[in-house]
Parts: sequence; structure tokens; C-alpha cells
Amino acid sequence: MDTTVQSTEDRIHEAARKVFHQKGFNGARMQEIADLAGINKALLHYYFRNKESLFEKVFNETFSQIVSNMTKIFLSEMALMSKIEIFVNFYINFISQHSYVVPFIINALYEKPEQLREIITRQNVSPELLLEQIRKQLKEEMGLDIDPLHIYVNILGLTIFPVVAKPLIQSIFAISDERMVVFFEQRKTIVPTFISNALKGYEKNKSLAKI
Amino acid sequence: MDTTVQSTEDRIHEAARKVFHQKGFNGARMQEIADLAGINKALLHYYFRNKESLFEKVFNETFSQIVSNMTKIFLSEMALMSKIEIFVNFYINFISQHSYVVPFIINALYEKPEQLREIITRQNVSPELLLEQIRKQLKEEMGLDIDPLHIYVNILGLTIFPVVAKPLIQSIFAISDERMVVFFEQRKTIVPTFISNALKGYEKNKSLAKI
DNA sequence: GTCTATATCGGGATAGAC
DNA sequence: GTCTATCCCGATATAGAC
Repeated sequence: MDTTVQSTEDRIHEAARKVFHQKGFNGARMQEIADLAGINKALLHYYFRNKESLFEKVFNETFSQIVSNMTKIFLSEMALMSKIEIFVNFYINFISQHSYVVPFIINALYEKPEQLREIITRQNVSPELLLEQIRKQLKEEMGLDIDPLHIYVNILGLTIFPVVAKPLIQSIFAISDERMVVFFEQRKTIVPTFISNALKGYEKNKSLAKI
Repeated sequence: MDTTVQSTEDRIHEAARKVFHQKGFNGARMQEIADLAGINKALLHYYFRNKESLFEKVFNETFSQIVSNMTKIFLSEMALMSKIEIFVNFYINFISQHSYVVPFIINALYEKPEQLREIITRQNVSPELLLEQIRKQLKEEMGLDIDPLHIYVNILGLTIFPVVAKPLIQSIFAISDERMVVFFEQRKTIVPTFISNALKGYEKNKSLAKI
């Protein structure tokens, strides 16, 4: 018995993930998913009633993966700047390898906001812990009373935006694929340095730090 | 003669912009565009051969608007930090009012990279000037030899990402619409300060500034 | 569980009258 | 230029045999 052979359901699931990630709900074709899974369309509907339910499954899984990746490093026990370094490194690698994931989530949230909103709330994410942890570390390690949400969003923006907007940046600045690889490698050190500099700036100018 | 009444072509054009921006190419329906323009589908095809050509028109216009907004402030004659302040202020307002525009462009570039790539190159954007200008100002006003592309991308990421990812952030952190408005108002001052701090950090640590 | 065949419908595009 | 009617394909979904 060959355990490397996945069950049909798993193959469908994997194929659906790939196609939905790349094409989005509207762009995805059930035929393409079936082909990729090595089955026919009828069998898709045998396992999943319809396209919607298959999509929801993929969205749920992907969303929780994203959130988990975005939060778990910051919930660990390390110095804040170490967390930032690790996060930036990890995330640039992760999104480079799965460049479709974040646009997929963002796009999905624009395509069907109301349906997905409730799906998300059902996932009981607990971001309060995360923000509280960051607030505590900003205070204790750097003496800063800054809104942790802004700092966290800054970290995300500096890390995620360039990867997501890669096609846009590449088009505007006419950058080759090879130079883009170098560019993202550089960012693994540039971004943490940039953030570190910014936070140190607040330290010696604490009258402005209170936001 | 009422000059406030647009020509049919203009009404189609405006309707197409709205629908494509919100739904993307695959999500958009010719019927919806026709309804919004107050005409029927046949007339759409009379003015524009097919969906593709109508989309291209919208994409072209939107893309050049985005690029123009992204670059013109930095090509003017002001201190770099003033430019950054103005840019962040302007862009947070602009994207908040047109929240679909950036996702539209990014999504479009993922949906049909090869077709759009050539359309973009035809627009002869000149980003070299922009980067050269930023490099010059970093050097002359702050004594920094930093890659201007990274700094520029940082500015974009800090400004644009939170607006684009607004639905995501709002879902994860369970933030009300009202608090989001406040959040973006705060960012108009927080982001320039953050950037200013970061750049000042390079100044007094120039051994690390060379990237 | 898996297949082939088919129903059904939505949506882009065209024909042709006015 | 603008309309109604219609074509036609592609895509989701289902029926039913094996």
C-alpha cells in the first residue's frame, strides 16, 4: 500500500488551492481543478456540493495560515527586535514562494466582503494578545508608549507590500527578475534596520512618541 | 443645451471604470456596465469591440493616474521630508476615496501579466528621474548613500499597504469603521515621523548606511 | 467512488430593424 | 446611434450507468 498516494479528496483539495490562489474565485474553472486533480468535474461535485463550498474551504485554510504566520512569531519569547528580524526574514521567504496568497486573501475580501466577514469571525482569532505583547515589549525594552497597532502595521507594510506589489514595482521601474531576487534579499536586512532606526528615534525624542 | 449631460461614450467609460475597479476583469459583467451607463449591451459593443478593449482602456487610464500620483510629488522642488509628508497625506486620502484602485492594478497584473506588461512599457514612464532625484536629496540633504529604491518602496509600503489591506486588518483586529477612520488620520503624522526617525538613524550610523 | 452524457444557464457578442 | 432579439459558447451542475 503506497502511502504517498493521496486520497481523492486530498488531491481535489490541493488542486483547488492552487487554482483558486492563482485565479481567484471568478477566474478559477472547475474543469481546471478537476484536470489538476486527475479526475473529472462530476467527481468534484460528489465531494463538494458546489464551487462556493470548495472555495470557502480553501479560503478558510489559507486565511488561518496567514494569520497564524503573522502572529505566532510575535507571541514567542524573544526580544522585540529579534522577533522583527525573524519575522521579516521568514515572511519575505514565505510570500516569495507563495506570492499569490496575500493577493488572494485581499482580493477575496474585496470580491465577497460580507460572506467572508462572518467566516473570519468564526475563526476566533485573538489579536489582542498579540498587540498587548508588542505594547509590553515596546514599553519594557525601549521605554516607548506607542500604539502597537501602528508599529505592527508598519512592519507588515514594509515586509508584505513589496512582495505583493512586485509586478507593479517591476513594471514601473523596469527591473529584471534577477535584480528582483537581489532586491528582496537586501530587504531582509534593510527592513529590520529601518524599523530599528525608527524606534530608536522615538526613544530619544519621547515627547513625540506619545501617539 | 445641458452641458452636464455626458456623451454616451463618456457614460460607458465611467460605468466601466466603476465596475472593473470593483469587480476586476473576470468579475465584471457587461450587463452591469450597460445598466450603470443607462444603455444596453449592444451599444457597449458598438463603442468598444469587446470586453478586453474596454478593460484595456480603463486599465491604461487608471495605471497612468496611479503612476503619475506616485511620482509627481517627488519630482517637484521641495525638501525631501516635506515631499514625504505631502505624499503620505495625499495618498492616504486618495486611496481611501478610491480604495479599489490599487488592488485593481495589482490584481490585474496577476490576472494577465503578459498582456499588461507591454501596455505598460508603451506608456514610457520614466522612473529613473524619480529615483535619481531621491538619491540626490538623500545625499545632499541628509548625507546618506542609500539605495533610493528601497527608501521609496518603504514609503509606498507604509502608506499604501494599510489602505489596501484595510479589510484584512479590520477583520483580524475586529476594528470598527469609525476607529479605522481615526487610524488613517493618525497615520498621516505617524508615517512621516517614522520615516524621518529611520533616516536620521542612518545619519548617525553611516557605516551601516551603505547598502 | 468514478465515469460519460447532458441539462441548464449566464454572459459575451452579433444581426438587423428603426 | 440606439434598440430588440438572438446566437453561441463556456461553465456549473446533475442524471444515471458502471
